[in-house]
Amino acid sequence: MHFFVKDSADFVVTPPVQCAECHVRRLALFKPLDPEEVSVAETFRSGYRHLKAGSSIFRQGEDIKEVYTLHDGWAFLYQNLVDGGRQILRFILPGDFFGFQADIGNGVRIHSAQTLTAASLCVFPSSNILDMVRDHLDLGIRLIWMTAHDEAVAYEQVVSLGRRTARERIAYLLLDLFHRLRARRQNPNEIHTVEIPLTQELIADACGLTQIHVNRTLKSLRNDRILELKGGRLHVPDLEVLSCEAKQNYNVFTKRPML
Amino acid sequence: MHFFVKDSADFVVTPPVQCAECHVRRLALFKPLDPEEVSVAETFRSGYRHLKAGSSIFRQGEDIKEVYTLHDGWAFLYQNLVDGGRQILRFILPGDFFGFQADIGNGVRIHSAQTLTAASLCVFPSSNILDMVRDHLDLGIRLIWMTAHDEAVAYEQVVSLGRRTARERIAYLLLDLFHRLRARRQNPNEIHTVEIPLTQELIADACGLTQIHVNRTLKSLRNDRILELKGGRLHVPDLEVLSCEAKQNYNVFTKRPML
DNA sequence: CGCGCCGTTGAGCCCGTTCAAAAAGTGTGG
DNA sequence: CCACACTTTTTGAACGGGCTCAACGGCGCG
Repeated sequence: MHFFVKDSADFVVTPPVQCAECHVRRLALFKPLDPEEVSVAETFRSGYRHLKAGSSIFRQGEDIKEVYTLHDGWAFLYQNLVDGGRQILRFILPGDFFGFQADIGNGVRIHSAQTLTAASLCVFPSSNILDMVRDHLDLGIRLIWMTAHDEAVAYEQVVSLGRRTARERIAYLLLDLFHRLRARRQNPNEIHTVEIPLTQELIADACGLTQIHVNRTLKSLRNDRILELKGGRLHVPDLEVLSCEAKQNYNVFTKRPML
Repeated sequence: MHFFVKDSADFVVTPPVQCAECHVRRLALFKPLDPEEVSVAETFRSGYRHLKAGSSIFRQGEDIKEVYTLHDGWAFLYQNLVDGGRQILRFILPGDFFGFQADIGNGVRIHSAQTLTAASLCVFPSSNILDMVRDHLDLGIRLIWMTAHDEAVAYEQVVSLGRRTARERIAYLLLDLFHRLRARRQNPNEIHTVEIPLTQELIADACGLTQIHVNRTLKSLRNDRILELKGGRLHVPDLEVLSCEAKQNYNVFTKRPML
């Protein structure tokens, strides 16, 4: 593996993909728009970018009035600490909408975002997002829905970091990514292996651990035949076993609490 | 202190307060509505409840199609774990809007909510919240804003639990509550003491620690003259010192990142 | 071949936990 | 007003999960 290049903001602009034939649209903010409304997305979109692995999308403190949909590749949201530490807040997969934050108008970023692999993304101006909501109510409601969903996901991570052991946190993170990746495939049920381009350091920064302890914990999970993470591939023999290991609170299929 | 009574769902319904003269409206979902639109809130509201300390508002797994504004008292959002543990997700203060979650229509709760002191709250049916958004676009936009804000707060807690020490977590939590409480007063600047009805166990469950270690950490913070928490009162001699101790990432006044 | 990034392993330490028990408040009833 | 029950706070002692520091091996790339 060797996913990163030097942190750089340069990018290439290419002729936009047509929204109507976009392969991630079924997951995105603009999901179930009728054909004529898809053009709304297209006219609203202000750009399309290819980024190298490890490029910065935006940084804490920058004033960038844009929101994004990831089209290809991986990215992540994070925050840097005064002591040099880093906390990863969310991994972003193709189709995910991100970069939307409370302070509309004042675009000063609270978080940073960076690509993890080579990636491409659709760019929308956030300044007139309220106009868009006004004109297309369905989009507004979907925006509410998505933000509330992200909040619930964030709270799940709070539970992880606050009350779960290293083993459980890592199991939970990988289980979550496994589900999200599998949902993007055609025949989700027979899949036991997915591509996950995470280094142990990234897992550590997401789980609030050190890279070394992530290493030892992964070894222990491997010895117990619960999961195997090697060369960018995650293999999960039995999902039930992993779910149990992760002590998850609600079933990700039924979206219902398990208590 | 002795805030809790047995967990019970019984409550008293009283004649509703008039929204127009509600003392927390400036903080709430219905904040800057012009007078005629305030009646919208009133007609939309389906109830007003007084709850004893320690009452359940809703529980994980229950199917309750309501959202709330806390009118008086304290409450908190939490999640129970399979092993009996508890993680507090958010403390709710007067004026705070809560109970809104991604799955509109399917109201099965992912989290639980409980009053911490005697409290009263306004109840709104969540089933037709989408109708409300449709008819009153400003409310919809404010709902988006609030949900995005809550997400940012949740992420801040992720950073706390993932990358901060016990001392920093507790300092951060109390600093946050201090600011939120102070903002509800008339002359916020001269205030150095606020009422905080938290037990050490509640702080522990919010910070991902044990009650015993919270006790020792509070003692150490007291010895260092950073804060004093006794008999339900939090005294902060110097806000700057506490902010520094909390290693906060963005200034809560300017709402800008500090890096 | 050498350099840089990533993964692996070992030894020792420390922050926070667990277990245990006593002290200090708080509310209730006699 | 005191006795009593119960909750909350405080303190001690010992354990352990995860961290720090340090070194080495593997792999891709220039």
